[in-house]
Amino acid sequence: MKAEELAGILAEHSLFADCDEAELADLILRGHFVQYDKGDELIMQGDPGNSLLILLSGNARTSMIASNGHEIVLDYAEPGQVIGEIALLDGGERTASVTAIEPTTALTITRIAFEEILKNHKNMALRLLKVMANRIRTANTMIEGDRAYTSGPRLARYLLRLSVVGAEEGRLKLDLSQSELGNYAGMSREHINRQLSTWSEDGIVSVESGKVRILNHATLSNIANADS
Amino acid sequence: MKAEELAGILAEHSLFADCDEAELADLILRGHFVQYDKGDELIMQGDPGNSLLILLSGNARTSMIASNGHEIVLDYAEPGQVIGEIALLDGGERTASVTAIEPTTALTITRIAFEEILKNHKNMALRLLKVMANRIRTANTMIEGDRAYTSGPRLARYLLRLSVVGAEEGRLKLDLSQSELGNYAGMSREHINRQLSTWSEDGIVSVESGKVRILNHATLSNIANADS
DNA sequence: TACAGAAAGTGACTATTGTCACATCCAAGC
DNA sequence: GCTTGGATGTGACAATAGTCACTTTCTGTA
Repeated sequence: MKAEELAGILAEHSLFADCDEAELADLILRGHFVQYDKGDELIMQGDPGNSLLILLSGNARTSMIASNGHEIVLDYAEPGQVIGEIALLDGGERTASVTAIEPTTALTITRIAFEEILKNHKNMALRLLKVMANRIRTANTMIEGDRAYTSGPRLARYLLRLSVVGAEEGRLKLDLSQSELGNYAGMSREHINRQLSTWSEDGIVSVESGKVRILNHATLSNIANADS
Repeated sequence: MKAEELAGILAEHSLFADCDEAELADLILRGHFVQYDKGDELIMQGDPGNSLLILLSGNARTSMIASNGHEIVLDYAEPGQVIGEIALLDGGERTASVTAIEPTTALTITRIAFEEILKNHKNMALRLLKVMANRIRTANTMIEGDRAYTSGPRLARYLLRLSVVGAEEGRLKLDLSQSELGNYAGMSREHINRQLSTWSEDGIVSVESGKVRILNHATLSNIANADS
């Protein structure tokens, strides 16, 4: 792999976008290129966390199984995103699994390699701090949503989170099934279905051949911030 | 303030416990000592985040007001804890307020001072990364609790989180009122009250003069991991 | 000691969501 | 074209927790 390629991937969505050439080269040199099929686990809950991944292509779901068996989807990761830094940093177990939801490639960086990189490039630590600050904000937003909002506004928020900014025709980044959406937004598949049907009647979204599209972005945003 | 004092405070609960003397001295030199009365806000939601705090004494509540007015308590901070690093790092707004719940003192460090410290002491960045890893784990645990558990197990978890490890007679770190407990655990005051009454009858906790104590730690732990 | 205001206890009712049980639909492959 | 499994649509019902409206009990203070 070449530095420019990596730069291209990181440029779009990553807080590592401003890496200089030496940093990119070092990441490639010390990193390990890995491929995954759909359904493969990039990270397994409960494992010791001795490496970090940078997603290069494809898409992956971060989810955890609670001790009572419930599955909770924490996030979906796009190319450019860093994964698995938490356990690497604090030396603890992996608290969540990361599963490829399509064919996926990633750059794996071991703890030792990572420490070298941190040592050689001072800006890397700061960059990673920003990545993590971002993650905490996302997590807090999720808590806020779970605590303060009823199912409607909450689903609206998750749909908006999945929406592409300059989206042609309100298409979503990922075409999740209703059960997957349910796991993501923390509500039952049936409830998702009913909510989407209602919004579909009101012309706020469309649900065709299993794919949700946002027709009325503004109204959905209003719902996402509604009082109840 | 002397370096040894700061070292003493950090030693107990902080991931900054292993700072060497030069680091401590630098923190004190560049930091700014501030005192707060009960009820004062150390950090205000919506403000720009240009500083970071290290709590030295007292206790503070981190909480956010959702756009629909709901108050959500994210955490309680003990001496030694770092506060406000997120907005400092990513340059965004403060997403939560931090309010002193008793007379409190803290060391404020501005962005510029913080950057100096990071530059001079290489280990600081790594330490902060660990602090943040820890925060993400806590947040994920909170999400897990909200999503996967009903009110009983959830309250059990928060009580355990408030419990002191080598506690004499199951006393909690903070004697929160039932409404405050409600905000923390995400359930109504009335529901908290009923749940505590039930557990009190079963001898799992005691509720005397407004103070909750954990009588049967083992059973409460079981409840915290119950299937429903 | 009396009083005020906050915190806690409690019953009745409501509401939101999950669960269960099916019927249907659709897309892919034989 | 058929078949089959997964994804969807929907009605009926149950359950958990919130809300409301009080009463009662503390706690600190004048």
